Amino acid sequence: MQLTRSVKHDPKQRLDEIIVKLRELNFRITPQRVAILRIFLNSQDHPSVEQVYAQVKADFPSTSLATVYKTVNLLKEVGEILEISFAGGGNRYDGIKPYPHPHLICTTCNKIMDSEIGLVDQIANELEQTSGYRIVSHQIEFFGTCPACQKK
Amino acid sequence: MQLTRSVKHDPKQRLDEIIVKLRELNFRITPQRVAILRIFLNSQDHPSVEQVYAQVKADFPSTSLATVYKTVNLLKEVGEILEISFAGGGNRYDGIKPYPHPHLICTTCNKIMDSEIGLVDQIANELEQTSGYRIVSHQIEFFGTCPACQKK
DNA sequence: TCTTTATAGATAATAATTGTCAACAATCGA
DNA sequence: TCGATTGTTGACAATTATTATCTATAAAGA
Ligand SMILES: [Mn+2]
Ligand SMILES: [Mn+2]
Ligand SMILES: [Zn+2]
Ligand SMILES: [Zn+2]
Repeated sequence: MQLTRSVKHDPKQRLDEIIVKLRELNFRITPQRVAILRIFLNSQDHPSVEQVYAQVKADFPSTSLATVYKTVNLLKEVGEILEISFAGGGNRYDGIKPYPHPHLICTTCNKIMDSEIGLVDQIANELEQTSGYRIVSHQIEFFGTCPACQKK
Repeated sequence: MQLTRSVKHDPKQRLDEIIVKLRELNFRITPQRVAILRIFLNSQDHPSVEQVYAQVKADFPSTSLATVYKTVNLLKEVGEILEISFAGGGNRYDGIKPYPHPHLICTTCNKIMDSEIGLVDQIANELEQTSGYRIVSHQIEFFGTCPACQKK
């Protein structure tokens, strides 16, 4: 069960690839979709829908929040962004590493960091053996205080 | 960073202990609270607020949903139930093991199983070293199909 | 360019949860 | 045990995040 895969992140190349993919799936390439996709591909900080909405409106003032939600769902369904959901506030998204991976979340400033843990696939394998579940995904989050917030 | 602790689960004893604790914190011991607490202490299946509501109404028909939510929040705050939240539907709760621990979630029947992974504390320690975060909690969920649902 | 039809934007609807407040009842002290 | 105090309940309004609906529009292919 290989849940993760390594992807060298090149926003421009991925934008092109995803556009081709969407076209193949008979989705239309609208300026709104491209703008939202660009924002995801260039955000290191796991933005929320509201944050994407604010950004896209800067370039494209007529965009509606519903369109952002619809595009987010579309990109989720085609596997090009990862949804991170947890208690307290809305979901966050990762457009750079769209496959399941662990996160470190600062409960003070809400910053979300990627964290590499090599053991995840082994753990998933073990769990499959011992539990009989067929594991297809995971969500692993560690909560705490980031270095910056500790200095206060 | 010892996030987990082992607790031998004895519903009756824990009920008494929690009641003493709540009284010490100047919370009143109402029949509704005791009823809700009993349900949590005797549920192996990580019930939702709605499920607890349905159960408590069987014995106590006048109970309101708001009271269930308030009691859930109270028990969360005093650390006697664990909240499990993920995309798709409401939160689920564990009143038997109220400390962070990994779960296996069936995306077909929504069953949630506890899963023991010894490595969690080591991973948390490693992450603290490499990231500088001070980790205080975690949420680890594996999604897949349970054995029963695979047979269909 | 023309036609088809998926999509955008406006807005209503929904789901989950939280806030408000008056009547009530758990607790404690006399 | 009684009575005063004040935290809690239950009804319901409000909020937050998200999804559904619908019509004008515009992307894509002929
Ligand atoms: Mn990430
Ligand atoms: Mn559990
Ligand atoms: Zn922080
Ligand atoms: Zn199942």
